[in-house]
Amino acid sequence: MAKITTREKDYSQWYIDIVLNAKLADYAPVRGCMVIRPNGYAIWEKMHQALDGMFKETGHVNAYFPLFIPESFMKKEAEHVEGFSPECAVVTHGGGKELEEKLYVRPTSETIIWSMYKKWIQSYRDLPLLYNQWANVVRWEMRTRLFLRTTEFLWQEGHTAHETYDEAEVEALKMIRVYQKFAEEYMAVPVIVGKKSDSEKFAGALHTYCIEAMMQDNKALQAGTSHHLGQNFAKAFEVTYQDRTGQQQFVYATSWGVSTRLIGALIMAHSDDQGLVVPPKLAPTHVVIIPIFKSDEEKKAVCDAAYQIKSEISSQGFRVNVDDRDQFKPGWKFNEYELLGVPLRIEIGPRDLAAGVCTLARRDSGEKTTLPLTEVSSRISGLLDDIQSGLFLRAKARMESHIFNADTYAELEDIVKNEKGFSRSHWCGSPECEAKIKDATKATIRCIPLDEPDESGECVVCKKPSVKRVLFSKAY
RNA sequence: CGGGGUGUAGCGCAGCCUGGUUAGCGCGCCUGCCUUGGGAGCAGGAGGCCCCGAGUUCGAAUCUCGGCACCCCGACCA
Repeated sequence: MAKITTREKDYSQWYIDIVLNAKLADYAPVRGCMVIRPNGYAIWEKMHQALDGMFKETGHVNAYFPLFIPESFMKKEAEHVEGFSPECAVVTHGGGKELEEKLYVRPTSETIIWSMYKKWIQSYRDLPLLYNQWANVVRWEMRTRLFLRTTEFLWQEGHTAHETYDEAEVEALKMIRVYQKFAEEYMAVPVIVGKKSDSEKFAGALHTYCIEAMMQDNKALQAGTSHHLGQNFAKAFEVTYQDRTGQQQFVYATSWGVSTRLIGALIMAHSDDQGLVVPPKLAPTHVVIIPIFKSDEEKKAVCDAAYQIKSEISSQGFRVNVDDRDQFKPGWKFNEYELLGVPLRIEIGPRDLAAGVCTLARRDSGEKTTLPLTEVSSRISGLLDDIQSGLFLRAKARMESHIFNADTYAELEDIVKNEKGFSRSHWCGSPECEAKIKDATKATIRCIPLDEPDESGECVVCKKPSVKRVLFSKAY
């Protein structure tokens, strides 16, 4: 079993060590691509399941659109094509022949979806259209990192069509709040909800909302986005509807997505130098039970007790695994399951059995306690809740203590250049001032927070008036 | 695309400078014994186009030239 590089020594290597050693993913034969292994995919399945439920609750339905997009579609929306063409994979041959029209492997599906919406939307009675799809997409990035940025990744993309600007706006905001809820309640990752500056928004959107999380190296990670696309795609694909007064109108659109990048966020938010830490709500296994024994008689007695506990806990809906393999010693298993991030571990050996107790260890704190066997099953639910909320509160406290109000350029520079955290600073709104900071410090405006009050001040760069503080940070 | 690094057993590496037995070591794997409360021990065993291609040489993992791949760090991006 390999040792994990400590965060202090090399944060980037620590992350890679966690991903590889916890068997979440592995490098694939193709540059920039990865294989998501069962341990990693199980987390994605949990995310998928929870998010899908939340989408259904908000009235969305799933559909599936093709992987291949005709080149002409990509070129219909000017900003969109400009934003994406450099990172697109293009198919030029099929069936042994050169294609008449090249096919783009989808980097996102707005164009192909809106080409279909044109067929399906005629009247205001057809609206709103609230579709989502779970799919893979390809973006030919120059530099890749497991989960955080790979050439191909899995995501979901919602694509909705509405009668009015206001309706689309409500939808875009609603979905960013769904993402916030998912990040905070399921991933236990606190986020800042905000709006992107023009230079950071999606190619083809009127504006973009996002959730930004802080990683343990104090850099920002965009964990989800929701775009108000206005009538841009409706105009490009001539999607009109007859409104309630009989007039033809262009449809308003939104799109929103989260990807397997969330797994990267999860890892970097909670894990430690022992390995992965997974919040109970997304943990593929909630509890692992390690029987400890020498003789066959001991093995039988201890395993009987272990399986008894397992059945009590599983019947409450928790996922439990008994590891009774005898080729590994208990100490080895302790380390193994800590590496894998299982939230709770129960150790039970002959001494415990004699005393009618077992030992229970928490992954989040490392704390070990002794519990009567009769009480174990009734304690699990509460403990898992405690771990879930504890992880969130710990991450939230950490984030809040690393956001600083910087009122001068020098302060901002110190914070972002030295990666001390986020700098909450006044900005006049001009792209020039934004670019100056980026050029000098590599930090960008992560977002203009939605939930923070207006406050008058002066731009840290040009001293012109500002109405609100925005967040600056280096980002993944 | 720049900078750096690596390619030898499943994984991690040594050997290369100074060419020459049967290419080694640790971990893992298989068999057996012994062990099991924080990564045990002993014995035996399996496993190699030494990244690819040319060259130099009696002889190349090792020297020369050319290629390829991957990783890390920077510029583009979710």
